[in-house]
Amino acid sequence: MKIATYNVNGINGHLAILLRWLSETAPDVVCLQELKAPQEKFPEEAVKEAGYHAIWHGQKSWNGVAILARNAPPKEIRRGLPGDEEDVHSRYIEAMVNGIVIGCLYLPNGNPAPGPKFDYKLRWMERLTEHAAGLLKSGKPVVLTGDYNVMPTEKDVYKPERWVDDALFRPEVRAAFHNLVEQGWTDALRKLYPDETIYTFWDYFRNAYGRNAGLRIDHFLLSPQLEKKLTAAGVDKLVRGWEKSSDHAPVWIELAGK
DNA sequence: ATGCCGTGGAAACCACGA
Repeated sequence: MKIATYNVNGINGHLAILLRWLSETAPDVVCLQELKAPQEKFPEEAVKEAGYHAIWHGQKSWNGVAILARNAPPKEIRRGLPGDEEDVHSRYIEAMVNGIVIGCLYLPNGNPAPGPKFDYKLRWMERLTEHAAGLLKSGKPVVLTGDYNVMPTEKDVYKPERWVDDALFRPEVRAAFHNLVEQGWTDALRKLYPDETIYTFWDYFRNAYGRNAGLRIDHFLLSPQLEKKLTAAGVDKLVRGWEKSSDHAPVWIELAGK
């Protein structure tokens, strides 16, 4: 089973890219972030014609997450992270797909740091960590994937020294990510490629993609029973080079079994 | 060191992203 995640940076603005990528790579399950569309503006028909059932949590202008699945509709478990009734951002949706719990997340950017947005990011990471602990405890197979807006280590950023004060790389954020993984999760791409340079995002300007000045911020965290089933993983880097692309590239894993 | 590009929404600019 192939599971992919893709920050589309506006699902309607980049719909042609999304559809082309779906038809060329045909993942079984797809997590999308940054829909930037209200609930009623999700391109349900186009996604259906591409062969996917979908559930989504939209929001006007910003954020927005979705889970797509080929064979049967994802069975929604929850939308939104627990722990803050005041948080109205559409940043998390969770569903059962083919017997696996799929958590699709769009973690807050957090800039500028310090500041209220950075505080919100740290609180959101605490809530995610608490929720993730419950998922592990359930004993179910779980994939937590999406745009984490965190470079976990210096290997994951083209010029680490330039990013130390940025909300995506500050020590508190790296520590929070590390703390989450240490619960017992496996960073799928790093497990298969411990020393490779892997990026999933390239800025639109300064020819960042051409210079390979990238960041690895989209991640797959696997629960222990899924770690054993991991057979392949990668980044569809070429998609980032397509005209009118998102600033992220799709990331995917392959799990043994149907 | 930097939002230099890009999207969405509202209003011909602004918020936001990483």
